[in-house]
Amino acid sequence: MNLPSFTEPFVVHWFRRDLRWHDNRSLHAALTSGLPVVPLFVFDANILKSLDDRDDARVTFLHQTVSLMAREAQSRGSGLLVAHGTPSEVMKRLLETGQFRAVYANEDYEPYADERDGEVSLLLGGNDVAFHTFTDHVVQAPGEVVKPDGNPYTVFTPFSKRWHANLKEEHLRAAPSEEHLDQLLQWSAPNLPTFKDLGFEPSDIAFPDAQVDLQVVRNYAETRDIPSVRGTSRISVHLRFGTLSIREAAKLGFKHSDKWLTELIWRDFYQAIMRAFPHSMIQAFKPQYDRVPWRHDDAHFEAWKNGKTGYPLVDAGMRELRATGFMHNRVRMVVASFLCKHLLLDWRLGERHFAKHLLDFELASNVGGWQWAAGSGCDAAPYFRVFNPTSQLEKFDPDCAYVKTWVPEWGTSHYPAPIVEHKMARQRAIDTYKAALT
DNA sequence: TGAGACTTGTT
DNA sequence: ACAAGTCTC
Repeated sequence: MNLPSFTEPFVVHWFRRDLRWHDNRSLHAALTSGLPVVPLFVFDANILKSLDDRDDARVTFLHQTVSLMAREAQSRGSGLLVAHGTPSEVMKRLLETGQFRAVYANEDYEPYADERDGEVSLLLGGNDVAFHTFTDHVVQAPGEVVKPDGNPYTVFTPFSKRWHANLKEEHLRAAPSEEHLDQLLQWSAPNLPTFKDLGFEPSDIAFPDAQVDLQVVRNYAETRDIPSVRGTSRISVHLRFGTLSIREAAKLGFKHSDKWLTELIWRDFYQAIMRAFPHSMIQAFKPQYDRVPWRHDDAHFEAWKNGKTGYPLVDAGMRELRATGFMHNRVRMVVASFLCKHLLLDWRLGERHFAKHLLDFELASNVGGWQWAAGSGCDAAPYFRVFNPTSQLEKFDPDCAYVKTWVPEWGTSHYPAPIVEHKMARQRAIDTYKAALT
């Protein structure tokens, strides 16, 4: 990374999952700190190397977004510093400038992020550079919504009640970072790394835009469970990368839809669970569920991944995921239940498949959803609750519009027969779980 | 944000 | 015959 020589002291705002100039807590604090701000984004080599696909769509989204942000910075006589490397390497390079005074960043609650920020904080602290962090990715941070004795909630409903009781005006107050962009350092930043520099190729998967459709919010309670209807927000990818502010999304909920708001509270809940119980990202939240003897069946796992289970709603969902990087939430529950219960395959296999393909992949919510489906999570579906993929279809896609979109050969001789028979599979799951848990 | 067997009450 | 409630896994 070639940096110009800096002639005056500066602070850094480090963009991570908050890729926007407006209503950004850390950016606002940096811009009002009194020192000029160098905005920074790091293509984290540690994360990039863990991705399997060279055309991973999330990398494309990040690249497009930071390119756009770099142009906006440039139009203000400033520049976005886009680095490629490990965060510690990048920070070391900034320390060499001799003018680096502080880093401002928004909190990130993933186990990897915690480790990364700990390392960076230690490095900076040893060089008298401060590391300031802010709550921005959630409405109420992990640790804010806790039981009266200070312990974290593990059940959603009491968490949700407390979330409301605990909510203060400042949780939703905008941080008007966009009004202070004249405090960005006036400089010319190095060119962005190209896809090739990063070792990636652009993907042609389309992304939904960050605009919320108000009609969708107003009708959310009625249409959100119907996968053939555009009844859900499609903002998940923007909440993941921070291209949309969680406070704006939550305010829409307060104004137009309780159900919408509740989904955002689920998001806060799972972030809090991840922070309080980081081991549950890998192990069953309820340890006894790690005793369930998951089957090993590559043929069934492949059929599930490829949308060839012979259950049309499951297959439609799995194919939507592959084709678009998205799956309707109702269908996520159905395919997850099918993998864990009907196929008795380890929830972690499904969780990793989603992690690889979902544009909106968010570790806490993904693991939370999967452990809920597997029965192993906090506040999870009881083990004997087995979604019937046929009745789910009748309930939520009665005219089969969704299924016909993604499984055009359904009903013809080319459509596979069910890979497991529902009644047998259901009983097998209940019996297996019961034996493992008692 | 289950499923199925069984009960009770209604026609 | 069937809707609606209840209990169990």
